[in-house]
Amino acid sequence: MAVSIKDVARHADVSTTTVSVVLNNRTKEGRVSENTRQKVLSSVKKTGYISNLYARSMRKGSTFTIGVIAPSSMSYQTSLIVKGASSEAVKSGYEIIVGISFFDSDREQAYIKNFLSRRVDGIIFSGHPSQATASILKNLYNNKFPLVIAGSLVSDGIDAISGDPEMSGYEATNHLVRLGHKRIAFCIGNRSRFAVQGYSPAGTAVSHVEVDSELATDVCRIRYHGYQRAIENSGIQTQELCIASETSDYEGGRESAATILKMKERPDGIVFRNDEMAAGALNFLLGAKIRVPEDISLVGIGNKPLTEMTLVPMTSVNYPSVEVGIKAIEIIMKNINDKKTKDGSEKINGVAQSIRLAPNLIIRSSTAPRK
Amino acid sequence: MAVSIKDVARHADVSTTTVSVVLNNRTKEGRVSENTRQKVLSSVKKTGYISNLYARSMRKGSTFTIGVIAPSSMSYQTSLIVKGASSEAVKSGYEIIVGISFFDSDREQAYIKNFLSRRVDGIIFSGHPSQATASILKNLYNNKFPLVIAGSLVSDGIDAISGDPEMSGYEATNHLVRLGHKRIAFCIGNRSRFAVQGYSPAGTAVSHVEVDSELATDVCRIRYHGYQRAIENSGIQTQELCIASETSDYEGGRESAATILKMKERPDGIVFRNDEMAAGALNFLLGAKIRVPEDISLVGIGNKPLTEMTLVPMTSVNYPSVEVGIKAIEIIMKNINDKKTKDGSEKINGVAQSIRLAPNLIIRSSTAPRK
DNA sequence: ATGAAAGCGCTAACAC
DNA sequence: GTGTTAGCGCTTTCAT
Repeated sequence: MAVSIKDVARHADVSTTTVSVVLNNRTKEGRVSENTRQKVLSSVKKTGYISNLYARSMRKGSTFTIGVIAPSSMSYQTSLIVKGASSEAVKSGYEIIVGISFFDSDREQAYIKNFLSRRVDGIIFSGHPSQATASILKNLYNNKFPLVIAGSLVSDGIDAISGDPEMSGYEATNHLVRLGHKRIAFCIGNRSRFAVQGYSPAGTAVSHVEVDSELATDVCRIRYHGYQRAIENSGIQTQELCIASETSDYEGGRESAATILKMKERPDGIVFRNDEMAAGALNFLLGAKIRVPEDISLVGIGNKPLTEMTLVPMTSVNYPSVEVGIKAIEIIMKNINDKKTKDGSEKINGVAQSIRLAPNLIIRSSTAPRK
Repeated sequence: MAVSIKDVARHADVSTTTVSVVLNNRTKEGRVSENTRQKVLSSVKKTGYISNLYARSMRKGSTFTIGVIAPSSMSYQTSLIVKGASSEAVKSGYEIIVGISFFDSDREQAYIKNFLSRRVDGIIFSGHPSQATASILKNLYNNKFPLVIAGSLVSDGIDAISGDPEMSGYEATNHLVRLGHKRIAFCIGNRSRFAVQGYSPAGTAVSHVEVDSELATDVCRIRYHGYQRAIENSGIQTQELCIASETSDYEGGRESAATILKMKERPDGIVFRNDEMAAGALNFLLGAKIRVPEDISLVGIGNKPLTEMTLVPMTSVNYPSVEVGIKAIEIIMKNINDKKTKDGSEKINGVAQSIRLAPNLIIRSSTAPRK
C-alpha cells in the first residue's frame, strides 16, 4: 500500500488533521505554527507521500475529472478536441479521462456508466451519439449533470459546441467566387446517403439535390447548404452542381474527378466535402494532365495535415477543433460552478444552448484566380 | 450528491452489506435468498444507483485504471497505441486514462504525480521520457510499481515494448534488394542530428555515416543500421548511400530528392526515414518527370494513412502500434498480478525486459522490379 | 495552535 | 440468510 496521511503524521509526530491543514494551505486561519509546517513538509518529502485524490474526493464531493467520450482515437478532429479540452481543463485543476467508443452504441453507454461510477464532474460527448445513447444523455442533462456535446449537430436539447459547417461550405465556395470562377461544383461524396431526391446513378452529376429533412442535420448536408447560399449570393451561376460518388474518401474523390472530366461544361472550381476527397480528385486530375490550379481550382474542408503534403498543397477550410475542445470545457466549468452555487435548485439556463464556431479558410496553392 | 448504497439499502429495506453482496455476485456462498436478491436488484434500478468506483477502490486497494502518458494526442502512432491498450485493458475490466504531455518534461512529471494520486494500478509511458522523467520512472519501477515504456528504445532498465526499427530499415531495404535494385539510398533526414562523423554540407550526399554512440539509441539511426545490414547481406553494393537534409518532414523529402537528382550515379531505389519524407520526395520526383516506380522505387516507413493518398500509393513498412499497446497492457497486467500474488516481496523478474515487435511490409505501387 | 472523532461510500470479518 | 461494525484515506467540525 502507498504511504498515507497517517504515515506522514506519525513521521512528523503530529495529527493527521495538522498534515491535512498544511497540505491544503489552510495555514493562514490562525492555524499551525511555521515550525510544525516545516516539519510536516519535510516529512511529506521524506516519506514520498502523494495524496489519494479519491479519498479526498469522497469528502469533497468532486473528483476534478472530466470524462470525454470520443468515437475514435485516430480521427484528427477528435485528437484536437481532446487536446484543447485537456489543456483548458488543466488550468482549473481538472484532468481529462478519455474513453474511445469505436462508434459502438454499447461502448458509449458503458463509458457513460463507467464515468459516472468514477464520479466525474462532467462529461463531454464528442461526435454523434447513437439514438439510445442520446436519450441517456438527455436524461443526465435534465438532471443537471454537467454535460456538453462537442462536434455534433444533433444535440437535441443538450448544450452543444461545434464548428459551423454551413459557414465551412460557404467560405470554401465564396473563396472561389471571389477568385472569379464561374462554374463551381460541390463534391458531396457518398451517394446513398445524400442524393435522396436528385438521386444520381454512379458516375453522373446531379444538378440539384433536394434536402431530405431527415438528414438535414448531417454535417455534410449543411456544408452543402453553405455552398448553395454562396452560389445564390454570387449570382454567377443559376444551377447548383452537385457531384455524388460511391464513397466519401480518397477513392470517392478520384471518382468525382472522373465524373467531372466527362462533363460537357467543365467546372473551373470545385469544393469538396473533405480533404481526402480533394486529395483524390487532385491526383486524378493531375494524372489526366489537368493543371491545378491553372485549369481548375480545388478547395477541401478540414485542413488536415495531408493538405500540406499533396503534390499541390491544398486550400482548405479549417475546422476550429482545438477551440471546440476549449469551449466545451468552459461550458462544463460554468455548469459545475453554477451547480455548486445554486445548489442545483434552479434551472441553470432555461434552454440548452448550441454554439457554432466559425471556421477559417487556409489558402494554399490549389486555388487561383480564373484565367 | 449521487445515490449511494445506503439509499438502495433503505429502499430495499435491507442492510448495506446485503446490497454489496448482491451487487458483487457473491450470492452463491450461501448468502442472500433469491427473494431479497430480486428486491435489491429492483431497488437499484428504481433508485438509479451507480456504484462509486473509488469508494470501492479504497477498500479493494485497486482502481482498475491504467494511466497512459503520451507526448501528443495527434500522432498517428500514439493513437494506435492508445487504441490497442484501451481495447486490451477493457478485457480485464480495466480502464485507460490518458495524459498528453506535449513533449514537455514538467507535464510528464505532473501526470506521473497526478496518476499516482489517482492510484492507478499501472502506468504506460508512451514515447521518449525526458532525462528527469526517466529517473523518476526508474525509481517507480525499482519500487515494483507496474510500469512499461512503450514505443521508445531508451528504456534504461525498465520494461519496454516497441517496434523493431532495425528490422524496419532492413525490411524496407531488403524489399528493394529482392526487386533487383542495384543502388539503394537511405534518406535519413535531419542533418544536424544524424550526420555526425560523415557530416555533409547542405544538399550533398554522404557515403557513410558513422554511428555516434551517444545517439545509437535513436530510432532513425537504428533504422539506418537495418539498411546497412540489408546492403551488406545483399552483396550488390559496396557503398552505403546516406542522404541527409535540413528537416525530416515533407520538405526534407523534397530536399533529399533534389540531392539525389544531382547525383552522377543516381540510385534506383530509395528508403526513407518516414512516410512524410517519402511523400515529399515522390512529389518532387514526379514534378521533375521522373517516373515512380518505373525509374526509381520508393519505400517509406510508418505506413501512415497518407501512404494511400499520394499520387502513387506508397510501399511502406508498418509499425505494429496497436500490438505495442496490447502488449504493453499485457506486461502491466502480469506485473499487477505478480505483485498481488508475491506480495511484492520478491523481485518479479530480476532484469527488465525489452520486447521489440516485428514490423511488416505493406507493398503498394511505389516499388517495382528493376528494369 | 493542535488533536479527537465523525463520516464520505464501500466491503469484509464477524456476529446472530 | 442477514445485520453490525470497523476501517480504507481523507477533511472537517468541535474541543481543548
